[in-house]
Amino acid sequence: MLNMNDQTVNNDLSAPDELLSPLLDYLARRLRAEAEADLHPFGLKIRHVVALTVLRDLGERAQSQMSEALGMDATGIVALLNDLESQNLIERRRAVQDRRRHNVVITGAGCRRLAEVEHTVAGLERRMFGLSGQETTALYQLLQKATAAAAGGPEEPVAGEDCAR
Amino acid sequence: MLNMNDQTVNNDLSAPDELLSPLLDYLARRLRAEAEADLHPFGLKIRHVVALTVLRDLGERAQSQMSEALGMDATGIVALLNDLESQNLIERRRAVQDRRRHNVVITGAGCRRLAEVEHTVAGLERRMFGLSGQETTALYQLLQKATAAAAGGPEEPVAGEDCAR
DNA sequence: TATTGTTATACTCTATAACTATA
DNA sequence: TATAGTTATAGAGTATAACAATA
Repeated sequence: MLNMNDQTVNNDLSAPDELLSPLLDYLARRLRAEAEADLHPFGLKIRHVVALTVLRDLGERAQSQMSEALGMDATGIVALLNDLESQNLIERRRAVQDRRRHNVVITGAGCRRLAEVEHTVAGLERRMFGLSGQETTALYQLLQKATAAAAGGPEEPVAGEDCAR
Repeated sequence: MLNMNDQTVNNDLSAPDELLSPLLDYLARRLRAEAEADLHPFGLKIRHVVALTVLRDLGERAQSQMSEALGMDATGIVALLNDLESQNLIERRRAVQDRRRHNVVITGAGCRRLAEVEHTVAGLERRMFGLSGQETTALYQLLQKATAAAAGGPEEPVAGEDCAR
Protein backbone atom coordinates (compact mmCIF):
# COMPACT_ATOMS: atom_id res chain seq x y z
CA MET A 1 0.00 0.00 0.00
CA LEU A 2 2.85 2.32 0.78
CA ASN A 3 4.67 2.08 -2.52
CA MET A 4 1.65 1.90 -4.76
CA ASN A 5 2.48 5.16 -6.33
CA ASP A 6 6.23 5.24 -6.49
CA GLN A 7 6.33 7.57 -9.44
CA THR A 8 4.90 10.41 -7.43
CA VAL A 9 7.01 9.97 -4.31
CA ASN A 10 9.32 12.85 -3.55
CA ASN A 11 12.17 12.62 -1.13
CA ASP A 12 10.88 14.63 1.78
CA LEU A 13 14.18 14.65 3.64
CA SER A 14 16.03 17.04 1.34
CA ALA A 15 14.85 20.53 0.57
CA PRO A 16 12.73 20.47 -2.57
CA ASP A 17 14.42 22.66 -5.13
CA GLU A 18 11.83 22.29 -7.85
CA LEU A 19 9.17 24.56 -6.48
CA LEU A 20 6.60 25.65 -9.02
CA SER A 21 4.85 28.30 -6.97
CA PRO A 22 7.48 31.04 -7.10
CA LEU A 23 7.75 30.66 -10.85
CA LEU A 24 3.99 30.63 -11.35
CA ASP A 25 3.56 33.68 -9.16
CA TYR A 26 6.30 35.55 -10.98
CA LEU A 27 5.11 34.67 -14.46
CA ALA A 28 1.49 35.48 -13.73
CA ARG A 29 2.43 38.87 -12.28
CA ARG A 30 4.65 39.75 -15.21
CA LEU A 31 1.98 38.52 -17.59
CA ARG A 32 -0.73 40.69 -16.09
CA ALA A 33 1.50 43.76 -16.28
CA GLU A 34 2.66 43.12 -19.86
CA ALA A 35 -0.76 42.12 -21.14
CA GLU A 36 -2.36 45.28 -19.82
CA ALA A 37 -0.93 47.39 -22.64
CA ASP A 38 -1.64 44.82 -25.36
CA LEU A 39 -5.19 44.16 -24.18
CA HIS A 40 -6.15 47.75 -23.50
CA PRO A 41 -7.35 48.37 -27.08
CA PHE A 42 -9.80 45.51 -26.59
CA GLY A 43 -11.09 46.87 -23.29
CA LEU A 44 -10.21 43.60 -21.61
CA LYS A 45 -7.83 42.21 -19.01
CA ILE A 46 -6.41 38.75 -18.61
CA ARG A 47 -9.18 37.59 -16.34
CA HIS A 48 -11.78 38.60 -18.92
CA VAL A 49 -9.94 36.40 -21.39
CA VAL A 50 -10.01 33.56 -18.88
CA ALA A 51 -13.75 33.96 -18.41
CA LEU A 52 -14.47 34.09 -22.15
CA THR A 53 -12.29 31.04 -22.72
CA VAL A 54 -14.20 29.08 -20.10
CA LEU A 55 -17.52 30.09 -21.62
CA ARG A 56 -16.43 29.14 -25.10
CA ASP A 57 -14.84 25.82 -24.13
CA LEU A 58 -17.29 24.72 -21.47
CA GLY A 59 -20.49 26.27 -22.81
CA GLU A 60 -23.42 27.78 -20.94
CA ARG A 61 -22.84 28.10 -17.24
CA ALA A 62 -24.65 29.51 -14.21
CA GLN A 63 -22.77 32.30 -12.46
CA SER A 64 -22.20 30.09 -9.45
CA GLN A 65 -20.59 27.52 -11.72
CA MET A 66 -18.38 30.19 -13.25
CA SER A 67 -17.33 31.25 -9.81
CA GLU A 68 -16.22 27.69 -9.18
CA ALA A 69 -14.59 27.21 -12.58
CA LEU A 70 -12.63 30.44 -12.31
CA GLY A 71 -11.64 29.97 -8.69
CA MET A 72 -13.00 33.41 -7.91
CA ASP A 73 -15.49 34.61 -5.34
CA ALA A 74 -19.04 34.88 -6.69
CA THR A 75 -19.04 38.61 -6.05
CA GLY A 76 -16.05 39.10 -8.32
CA ILE A 77 -17.89 37.27 -11.08
CA VAL A 78 -20.64 39.90 -11.03
CA ALA A 79 -18.29 42.74 -11.88
CA LEU A 80 -16.43 40.61 -14.39
CA LEU A 81 -19.64 39.69 -16.21
CA ASN A 82 -20.90 43.27 -16.05
CA ASP A 83 -17.79 44.32 -17.97
CA LEU A 84 -18.29 41.65 -20.58
CA GLU A 85 -22.03 42.16 -20.89
CA SER A 86 -21.67 45.92 -21.38
CA GLN A 87 -19.61 45.09 -24.47
CA ASN A 88 -22.15 42.46 -25.59
CA LEU A 89 -19.52 39.74 -25.37
CA ILE A 90 -21.68 37.59 -23.10
CA GLU A 91 -25.39 37.34 -22.27
CA ARG A 92 -27.12 36.64 -18.99
CA ARG A 93 -30.35 34.67 -19.33
CA ARG A 94 -32.81 33.93 -16.56
CA ALA A 95 -33.01 30.15 -16.26
CA VAL A 96 -36.59 28.99 -16.70
CA GLN A 97 -36.15 25.94 -14.46
CA ASP A 98 -34.96 28.11 -11.57
CA ARG A 99 -35.65 31.77 -11.92
CA ARG A 100 -33.02 32.65 -9.34
CA ARG A 101 -30.33 31.54 -11.72
CA HIS A 102 -28.59 33.48 -14.45
CA ASN A 103 -27.18 31.31 -17.20
CA VAL A 104 -24.26 32.93 -18.95
CA VAL A 105 -23.35 32.36 -22.59
CA ILE A 106 -20.74 33.79 -24.90
CA THR A 107 -22.15 35.73 -27.87
CA GLY A 108 -21.00 35.70 -31.46
CA ALA A 109 -19.29 39.02 -30.86
CA GLY A 110 -17.64 37.48 -27.82
CA CYS A 111 -16.33 34.61 -29.90
CA ARG A 112 -14.89 36.97 -32.47
CA ARG A 113 -13.33 39.24 -29.87
CA LEU A 114 -11.83 36.27 -28.09
CA ALA A 115 -10.25 35.00 -31.29
CA GLU A 116 -8.68 38.40 -31.94
CA VAL A 117 -7.43 38.66 -28.40
CA GLU A 118 -5.98 35.18 -28.52
CA HIS A 119 -3.75 36.16 -31.42
CA THR A 120 -2.54 39.16 -29.49
CA VAL A 121 -1.89 37.12 -26.38
CA ALA A 122 -0.16 34.37 -28.34
CA GLY A 123 2.17 37.00 -29.78
CA LEU A 124 2.86 38.37 -26.33
CA GLU A 125 3.66 34.90 -25.04
CA ARG A 126 6.05 34.23 -27.87
CA ARG A 127 7.88 37.49 -27.23
CA MET A 128 7.91 37.11 -23.50
CA PHE A 129 8.60 33.43 -22.93
CA GLY A 130 10.72 32.64 -25.98
CA LEU A 131 9.69 28.99 -26.11
CA SER A 132 9.67 26.82 -29.21
CA GLY A 133 6.40 25.44 -30.54
CA GLN A 134 7.15 22.07 -29.00
CA GLU A 135 7.99 23.57 -25.65
CA THR A 136 4.85 25.67 -25.68
CA THR A 137 2.75 22.60 -26.39
CA ALA A 138 4.44 20.61 -23.64
CA LEU A 139 4.02 23.45 -21.16
CA TYR A 140 0.40 23.91 -22.17
CA GLN A 141 -0.40 20.26 -21.58
CA LEU A 142 1.28 20.19 -18.18
CA LEU A 143 -0.46 23.39 -17.08
CA GLN A 144 -3.77 22.07 -18.25
CA LYS A 145 -3.33 18.87 -16.31
CA ALA A 146 -2.43 20.85 -13.21
CA THR A 147 -5.41 23.13 -13.78
CA ALA A 148 -7.80 20.21 -14.12
CA ALA A 149 -6.48 18.73 -10.89
CA ALA A 150 -6.64 22.05 -9.06
CA ALA A 151 -10.21 22.54 -10.27
CA GLY A 152 -11.12 19.11 -8.89
CA GLY A 153 -11.47 17.08 -12.03
CA PRO A 154 -12.27 18.02 -15.63
CA GLU A 155 -15.52 19.83 -16.33
CA GLU A 156 -17.69 18.37 -19.03
CA PRO A 157 -18.45 20.79 -21.86
CA VAL A 158 -22.07 21.62 -22.58
CA ALA A 159 -23.46 22.05 -26.04
CA GLY A 160 -24.21 25.66 -26.87
CA GLU A 161 -23.98 28.06 -29.76
CA ASP A 162 -20.36 27.19 -30.24
CA CYS A 163 -17.98 29.63 -31.73
CA ALA A 164 -17.43 28.56 -35.32
CA ARG A 165 -13.74 27.78 -35.27
CA MET B 1 15.34 33.60 -44.04
CA LEU B 2 11.66 33.00 -43.60
CA ASN B 3 11.89 29.39 -42.55
CA MET B 4 15.05 29.65 -40.51
CA ASN B 5 13.26 28.80 -37.37
CA ASP B 6 10.57 26.41 -38.42
CA GLN B 7 10.24 24.88 -35.01
CA THR B 8 8.92 28.06 -33.51
CA VAL B 9 6.56 29.07 -36.32
CA ASN B 10 2.90 29.09 -35.37
CA ASN B 11 0.14 29.17 -37.90
CA ASP B 12 -1.19 32.68 -37.46
CA LEU B 13 -4.25 32.10 -39.60
CA SER B 14 -6.08 29.77 -37.21
CA ALA B 15 -6.98 30.75 -33.70
CA PRO B 16 -4.26 29.64 -31.31
CA ASP B 17 -5.77 27.16 -28.89
CA GLU B 18 -2.72 26.61 -26.74
CA LEU B 19 -2.78 29.81 -24.76
CA LEU B 20 -0.70 29.72 -21.61
CA SER B 21 -1.88 32.96 -20.05
CA PRO B 22 -5.35 31.89 -18.90
CA LEU B 23 -3.90 28.79 -17.26
CA LEU B 24 -1.08 30.72 -15.60
CA ASP B 25 -3.48 33.34 -14.33
CA TYR B 26 -5.84 30.73 -12.96
CA LEU B 27 -3.16 28.63 -11.30
CA ALA B 28 -1.42 31.60 -9.72
CA ARG B 29 -4.69 32.91 -8.31
CA ARG B 30 -5.67 29.53 -6.88
CA LEU B 31 -2.17 29.09 -5.53
CA ARG B 32 -2.18 32.38 -3.68
CA ALA B 33 -5.54 31.59 -2.10
CA GLU B 34 -4.61 28.03 -1.11
CA ALA B 35 -1.13 28.93 0.12
CA GLU B 36 -2.47 31.63 2.40
CA ALA B 37 -3.69 29.11 4.96
CA ASP B 38 -0.59 26.91 4.76
CA LEU B 39 1.83 29.80 4.97
CA HIS B 40 0.03 31.74 7.68
CA PRO B 41 1.84 29.93 10.51
CA PHE B 42 5.11 31.16 8.99
CA GLY B 43 3.92 34.75 8.74
CA LEU B 44 4.69 34.72 5.04
CA LYS B 45 2.90 34.90 1.70
CA ILE B 46 3.88 33.54 -1.66
CA ARG B 47 5.65 36.69 -2.71
CA HIS B 48 7.82 36.56 0.41
CA VAL B 49 8.81 33.05 -0.62
CA VAL B 50 9.66 34.33 -4.09
CA ALA B 51 11.85 37.08 -2.63
CA LEU B 52 13.67 34.73 -0.26
CA THR B 53 14.23 32.25 -3.08
CA VAL B 54 15.76 34.95 -5.25
CA LEU B 55 18.03 36.08 -2.43
CA ARG B 56 19.18 32.56 -1.69
CA ASP B 57 19.75 31.55 -5.31
CA LEU B 58 21.11 34.81 -6.66
CA GLY B 59 22.89 36.11 -3.58
CA GLU B 60 23.28 39.67 -2.35
CA ARG B 61 21.28 42.20 -4.30
CA ALA B 62 20.51 45.90 -4.18
CA GLN B 63 16.85 46.75 -3.70
CA SER B 64 16.69 48.14 -7.21
CA GLN B 65 17.97 44.84 -8.54
CA MET B 66 15.39 42.95 -6.52
CA SER B 67 12.71 45.14 -7.96
CA GLU B 68 13.87 44.11 -11.40
CA ALA B 69 14.33 40.43 -10.55
CA LEU B 70 10.89 40.17 -8.98
CA GLY B 71 9.10 42.16 -11.64
CA MET B 72 7.65 44.39 -8.96
CA ASP B 73 7.65 48.12 -8.49
CA ALA B 74 10.48 49.37 -6.23
CA THR B 75 7.96 50.72 -3.76
CA GLY B 76 6.46 47.29 -3.28
CA ILE B 77 9.90 45.91 -2.50
CA VAL B 78 10.22 48.25 0.46
CA ALA B 79 7.15 46.83 2.20
CA LEU B 80 8.11 43.31 1.23
CA LEU B 81 11.59 43.68 2.72
CA ASN B 82 10.22 45.42 5.81
CA ASP B 83 8.14 42.32 6.48
CA LEU B 84 11.12 40.03 6.04
CA GLU B 85 13.52 42.21 8.00
CA SER B 86 11.15 42.48 10.96
CA GLN B 87 11.38 38.70 11.21
CA ASN B 88 15.18 38.78 10.78
CA LEU B 89 14.95 36.71 7.64
CA ILE B 90 16.91 39.26 5.61
CA GLU B 91 19.32 42.11 6.34
CA ARG B 92 19.71 45.48 4.71
CA ARG B 93 23.30 46.74 4.60
CA ARG B 94 24.43 50.14 3.45
CA ALA B 95 26.75 49.59 0.50
CA VAL B 96 30.16 51.15 1.17
CA GLN B 97 30.83 51.84 -2.53
CA ASP B 98 27.59 53.79 -2.89
CA ARG B 99 26.00 54.84 0.32
CA ARG B 100 22.64 55.41 -1.33
CA ARG B 101 22.31 51.72 -1.86
CA HIS B 102 20.93 49.05 0.43
CA ASN B 103 22.33 45.62 -0.26
CA VAL B 104 19.97 42.88 0.81
CA VAL B 105 21.08 39.45 1.99
CA ILE B 106 19.25 36.45 3.33
CA THR B 107 20.16 35.53 6.92
CA GLY B 108 20.73 32.09 8.39
CA ALA B 109 17.30 32.27 9.93
CA GLY B 110 15.94 33.20 6.51
CA CYS B 111 17.58 30.14 4.98
CA ARG B 112 16.09 27.86 7.61
CA ARG B 113 12.64 29.41 7.35
CA LEU B 114 12.73 29.15 3.58
CA ALA B 115 13.62 25.45 3.75
CA GLU B 116 10.69 24.79 6.07
CA VAL B 117 8.33 26.76 3.90
CA GLU B 118 9.51 24.95 0.80
CA HIS B 119 8.45 21.62 2.27
CA THR B 120 5.04 23.04 3.05
CA VAL B 121 4.66 24.51 -0.41
CA ALA B 122 5.89 21.33 -2.09
CA GLY B 123 3.20 19.42 -0.22
CA LEU B 124 0.58 21.92 -1.29
CA GLU B 125 1.67 21.60 -4.90
CA ARG B 126 1.48 17.81 -4.76
CA ARG B 127 -2.03 17.95 -3.35
CA MET B 128 -3.21 20.66 -5.65
CA PHE B 129 -1.65 19.82 -9.00
CA GLY B 130 -1.50 16.03 -8.76
CA LEU B 131 1.52 15.71 -11.04
CA SER B 132 4.04 12.88 -11.01
CA GLY B 133 7.65 13.57 -10.09
CA GLN B 134 8.63 13.48 -13.74
CA GLU B 135 5.87 15.86 -14.74
CA THR B 136 6.77 18.23 -11.95
CA THR B 137 10.38 18.28 -13.12
CA ALA B 138 9.39 18.84 -16.72
CA LEU B 139 7.01 21.63 -15.76
CA TYR B 140 9.62 23.20 -13.51
CA GLN B 141 12.20 23.29 -16.28
CA LEU B 142 9.79 24.82 -18.79
CA LEU B 143 8.62 27.44 -16.32
CA GLN B 144 12.17 28.28 -15.44
CA LYS B 145 13.11 28.74 -19.07
CA ALA B 146 10.10 30.99 -19.58
CA THR B 147 10.98 32.91 -16.44
CA ALA B 148 14.55 33.45 -17.56
CA ALA B 149 13.34 34.74 -20.91
CA ALA B 150 10.71 36.99 -19.32
CA ALA B 151 13.34 38.38 -16.97
CA GLY B 152 15.54 39.20 -19.96
CA GLY B 153 18.21 36.58 -19.71
CA PRO B 154 19.53 34.59 -16.75
CA GLU B 155 20.93 36.48 -13.80
CA GLU B 156 24.35 35.43 -12.64
CA PRO B 157 24.46 34.31 -9.02
CA VAL B 158 26.74 36.18 -6.64
CA ALA B 159 28.76 34.52 -3.93
CA GLY B 160 27.37 35.20 -0.49
CA GLU B 161 26.84 33.42 2.78
CA ASP B 162 25.04 30.63 1.01
CA CYS B 163 22.45 28.61 2.78
CA ALA B 164 24.05 25.32 3.71
CA ARG B 165 21.93 22.91 1.72
C1' DT C 1 21.30 66.92 -12.23
C1' DA C 2 20.51 61.86 -11.74
C1' DT C 3 19.85 57.85 -8.78
C1' DT C 4 18.57 54.86 -4.42
C1' DG C 5 15.50 54.28 -1.24
C1' DT C 6 11.52 55.93 1.32
C1' DT C 7 6.85 57.74 2.47
C1' DA C 8 2.25 59.08 1.35
C1' DT C 9 -1.39 58.18 -1.63
C1' DA C 10 -4.49 56.21 -5.01
C1' DC C 11 -6.05 52.65 -7.77
C1' DT C 12 -7.08 47.69 -8.83
C1' DC C 13 -8.27 43.12 -7.45
C1' DT C 14 -10.47 40.11 -4.44
C1' DA C 15 -13.10 38.87 -0.24
C1' DT C 16 -16.81 39.58 3.59
C1' DA C 17 -21.45 40.88 4.95
C1' DA C 18 -25.94 42.29 4.23
C1' DC C 19 -29.92 42.56 0.94
C1' DT C 20 -33.40 40.86 -2.82
C1' DA C 21 -35.69 37.37 -5.22
C1' DT C 22 -36.78 33.04 -5.75
C1' DA C 23 -37.11 28.09 -4.10
C1' DT D 1 -35.05 27.88 5.76
C1' DA D 2 -31.73 27.73 1.98
C1' DT D 3 -29.85 29.29 -2.47
C1' DA D 4 -28.49 32.58 -6.76
C1' DG D 5 -27.36 36.81 -7.59
C1' DT D 6 -26.50 41.55 -6.32
C1' DT D 7 -24.77 45.62 -3.79
C1' DA D 8 -21.90 47.98 -0.47
C1' DT D 9 -17.83 47.88 1.83
C1' DA D 10 -13.36 46.64 3.39
C1' DG D 11 -8.97 44.51 2.79
C1' DA D 12 -4.93 43.07 0.12
C1' DG D 13 -1.66 44.10 -3.75
C1' DT D 14 0.43 47.10 -6.70
C1' DA D 15 1.55 51.47 -8.88
C1' DT D 16 2.22 56.80 -9.08
C1' DA D 17 4.15 61.01 -7.17
C1' DA D 18 6.79 63.65 -4.11
C1' DC D 19 10.73 63.74 -0.86
C1' DA D 20 15.42 62.66 1.44
C1' DA D 21 20.09 61.38 0.99
C1' DT D 22 23.86 60.56 -1.86
C1' DA D 23 26.35 60.54 -6.20
